[in-house]
Amino acid sequence: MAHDERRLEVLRAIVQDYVSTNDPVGSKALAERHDLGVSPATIRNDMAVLEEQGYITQPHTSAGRVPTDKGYRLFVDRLSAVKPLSVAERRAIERFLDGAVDLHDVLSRSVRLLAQLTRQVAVVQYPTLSRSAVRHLEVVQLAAARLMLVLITDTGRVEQRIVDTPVDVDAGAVAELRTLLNAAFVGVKLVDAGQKVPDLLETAPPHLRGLVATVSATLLETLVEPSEDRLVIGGTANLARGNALDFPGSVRPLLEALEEQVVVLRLMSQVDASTVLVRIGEENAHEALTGASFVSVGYGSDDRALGGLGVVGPTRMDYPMNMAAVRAVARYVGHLLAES
Amino acid sequence: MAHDERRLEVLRAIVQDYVSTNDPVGSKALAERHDLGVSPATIRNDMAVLEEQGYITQPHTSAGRVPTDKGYRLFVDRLSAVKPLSVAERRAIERFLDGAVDLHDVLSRSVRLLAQLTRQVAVVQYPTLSRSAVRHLEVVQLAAARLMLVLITDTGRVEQRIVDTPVDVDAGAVAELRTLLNAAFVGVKLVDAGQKVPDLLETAPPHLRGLVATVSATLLETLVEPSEDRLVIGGTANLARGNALDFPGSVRPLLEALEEQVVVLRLMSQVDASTVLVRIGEENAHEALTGASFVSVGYGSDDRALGGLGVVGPTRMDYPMNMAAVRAVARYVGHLLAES
DNA sequence: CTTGGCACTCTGCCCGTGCGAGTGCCAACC
DNA sequence: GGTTGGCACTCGCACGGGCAGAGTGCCAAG
Repeated sequence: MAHDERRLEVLRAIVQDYVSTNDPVGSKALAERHDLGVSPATIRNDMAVLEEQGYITQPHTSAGRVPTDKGYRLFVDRLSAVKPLSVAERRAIERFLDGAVDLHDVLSRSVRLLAQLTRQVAVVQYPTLSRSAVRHLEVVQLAAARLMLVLITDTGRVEQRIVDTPVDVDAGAVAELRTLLNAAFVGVKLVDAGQKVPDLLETAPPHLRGLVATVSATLLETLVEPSEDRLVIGGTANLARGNALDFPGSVRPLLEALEEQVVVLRLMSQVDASTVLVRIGEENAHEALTGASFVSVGYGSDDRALGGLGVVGPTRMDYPMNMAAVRAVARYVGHLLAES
Repeated sequence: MAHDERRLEVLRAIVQDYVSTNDPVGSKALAERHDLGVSPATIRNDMAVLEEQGYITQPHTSAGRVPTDKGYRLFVDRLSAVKPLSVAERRAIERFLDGAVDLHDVLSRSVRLLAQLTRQVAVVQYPTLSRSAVRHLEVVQLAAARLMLVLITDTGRVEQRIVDTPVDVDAGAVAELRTLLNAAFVGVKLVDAGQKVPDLLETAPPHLRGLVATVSATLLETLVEPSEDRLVIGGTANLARGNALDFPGSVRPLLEALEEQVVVLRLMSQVDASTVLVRIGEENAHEALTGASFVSVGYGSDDRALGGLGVVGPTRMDYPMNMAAVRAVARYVGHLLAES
């Protein structure tokens, strides 16, 4: 059993060396840089076993070994300790995020911060609408038969929609409508908003029923369906760094996938606020993300993740560092959003 | 004088060939592909003159010629006709942008569209706040002494700020405040909002003066200063295409500059809605944009540009096409924003 | 002023070679 | 049985010479 343990130690050493040097690592170099207490020859034997088990591979016959996705997976799951951030880093987070003036500001600062901290591409999701609650609904009349509906959520998101009404509306009706809508929806989570509509229709004075129905329909249709989630992306410049080796073909498909947003949003949908989710290379089950790893976590209070944030980089990344950074930023963002 | 004309024709041919093939173009190829009516030898003579005048250059002895920034400039100013978009392209624009549901949707669709149309990086600026007018101001009470101020502009921008008040406020006061603010500011351009404040303070009932002063201060401070202009960027994947030749070093500094936004915003500040602005290579006077050209135009009605949009790409780009695309999209965005 | 001819200059590419890194295997050792 | 040093072997890669092609500048003739 002692062998097994040392073999894992060898794997850890390989991952660490490869991440920091970007060169396939050989048995001799390993023996020199880590005191594993055994000779290169022994390490070679261990490496042969690790390779057979699929944790490492060699790019070509006489080169050092490189971790496989499976190897990174084992490393992340069992071999890496969460590396706490330095005081300076924590302070940088605070300095960077304090003074944010609204939601968009918080998120765009976060994404910049995360990109800078990790030197990877950073991704931050807007608070999911469906999990947010209504703070206020505003109705603004644009024309006789055209209203603008403004939804303000407790997470600070503001969404607006134009509603064309079947008949002209007068100012009094607008005011009434506003009161009705707020009475019905304030404090209600958007995901539950649909259930309130029948009630609302019933209590509405008859002359407003039609209007309320039209407006509610727009509200539900466009705001409750989860499609409209948004992303802020930053640090793409980091892809143009050591890339040649990191991403086999080019960074193009990756950039395209990021801009597409859908792919990332799907990954994001799986996060919760308590554990950092790491998806490595092929695990992402998306062609463009092969060769890339995605480290993410939810932000918000523990009981409900408002949204997710994370970083995307080459599988050859410093997982403990990225996990720590992602978690720290998520915590801070969660606090900021909770108190505003 | 006939010589001069033909020389310009040669320059145009060089630009066109170089843009489409990405290879330095030689005299023989030129003679074959364009019927200039003269032999390669004559073209060589013209080329020698063009080179002496600084319009073209050769990467190394015995390679073809490549246009310089100055050469592109001449091409753009005098040698290129605006290439009208095809019907299919116009239709694509409509199809792509119709159905946009709010401002952000319009802009993010535009940026995607522009990136796709031009195969360059696209940049769209949010309507400048200072040039927008107030459509509605909303006051939402978050806590006894904390208000949220929501500004909705006639361009569809929605901005929010938290205001901490010196004393507790009751619901009645909030309603009064809302009425007062709207009466004072609706229809007023933000840039002129400052002038309305004295009036407002005077007409406000005494018990609200303090509140109004605090709120107005925040409004002016955070919303009127032009710093808070925002950009939407898309199509960065296009930088990772033929890049190796297009951008000498790497695309990294360019990506960084784009993310920084400041550089682009400064360039954007110079656009108006009537003419397409083209800045070529060194003209951008910014290190990261050396080797890049920036094609931009303002959108909005002719008399006031609400913001700008454009594309960034290698100096070796199809200027007529990009100029046409940028202008067409700007027109359409202008219409969309005007009617909502 | 234009044109064909010609010598010249470079770059890019192919290819063979040598070097170094790293491995796998084996026999000896603890 | 696991560990170790020795050793032959395999590749990839960097280096350098040689060759072909593209393009030029110049010149003399039309």
